[in-house]
Amino acid sequence: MPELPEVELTRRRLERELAGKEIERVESRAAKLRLPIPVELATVLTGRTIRSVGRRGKYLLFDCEAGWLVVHLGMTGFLRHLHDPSPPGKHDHLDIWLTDGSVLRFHDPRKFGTVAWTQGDPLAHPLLAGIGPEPLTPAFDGAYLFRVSRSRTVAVKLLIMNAAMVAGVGNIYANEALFRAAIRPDRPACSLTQEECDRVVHFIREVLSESIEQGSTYRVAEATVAYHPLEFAVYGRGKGNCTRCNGPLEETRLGGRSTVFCPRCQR
DNA sequence: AGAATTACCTGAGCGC
DNA sequence: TGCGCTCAGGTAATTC
Repeated sequence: MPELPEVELTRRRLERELAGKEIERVESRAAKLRLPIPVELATVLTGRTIRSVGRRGKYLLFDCEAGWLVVHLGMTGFLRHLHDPSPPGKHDHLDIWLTDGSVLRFHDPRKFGTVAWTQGDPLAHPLLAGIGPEPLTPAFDGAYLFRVSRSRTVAVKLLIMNAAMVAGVGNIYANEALFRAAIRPDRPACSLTQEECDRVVHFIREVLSESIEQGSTYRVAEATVAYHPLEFAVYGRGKGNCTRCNGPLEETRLGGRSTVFCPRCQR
């Protein structure tokens, strides 16, 4: 399940491998993922050069001269750049062939991913227009979180997972950041003090940047970046004990999502 | 406006 | 072995 660090590592890898390459043809084998795959994709992409690969939240943005290819990996999606591609297998939904014979292949068993096409400013696309500040930029700070949380009774974990509040914080890192910040995930967002908002922001930034740094040096065969190089303190340890106080962790659900925290350390 | 809920999708894991 | 069930979860859409 790609979260922001995995998407950023994918961006860096693809930027390095694809920038300047020309698209020869496009083969789409699915009509839709979570949303329909644009029917005009082959027409608009053929003959175009990929100039750069950007990112907004968990969306990848491919500058293709005539417009932008927008890709979200969803839960199970990944993009591989293959120099000697085998025939497409099950769940290989999209192949973008380059003139050097390599292929950019989108694979997504659960079809939660998204492929879109837009001309003009990609940030104005409906999927991206309402997204909040990037968590690793100065625009996301404690003052901001304090301000936007004042009228919110929703659990703080759900607030920081809301892309309109801050981009790209998914379930895993929301759990981890709140553990490090020593804040209970079910606290009403409006109950947080300024100092607590400072802490939440600080640790969101810390877990994300740590994961990016560790992931950039953690590789497996064929230059594939493995997911989740970080060892998690709470995520996936619902039946275990706190790494800090050794007390039993508590597992609950918020917004239908698995939530793990230490009731002693997190207040 | 904000909160709560649901739909989308398929592989893995489990009990029987 | 295989059936049926539950779970995983990002985001848009829908309802209240």
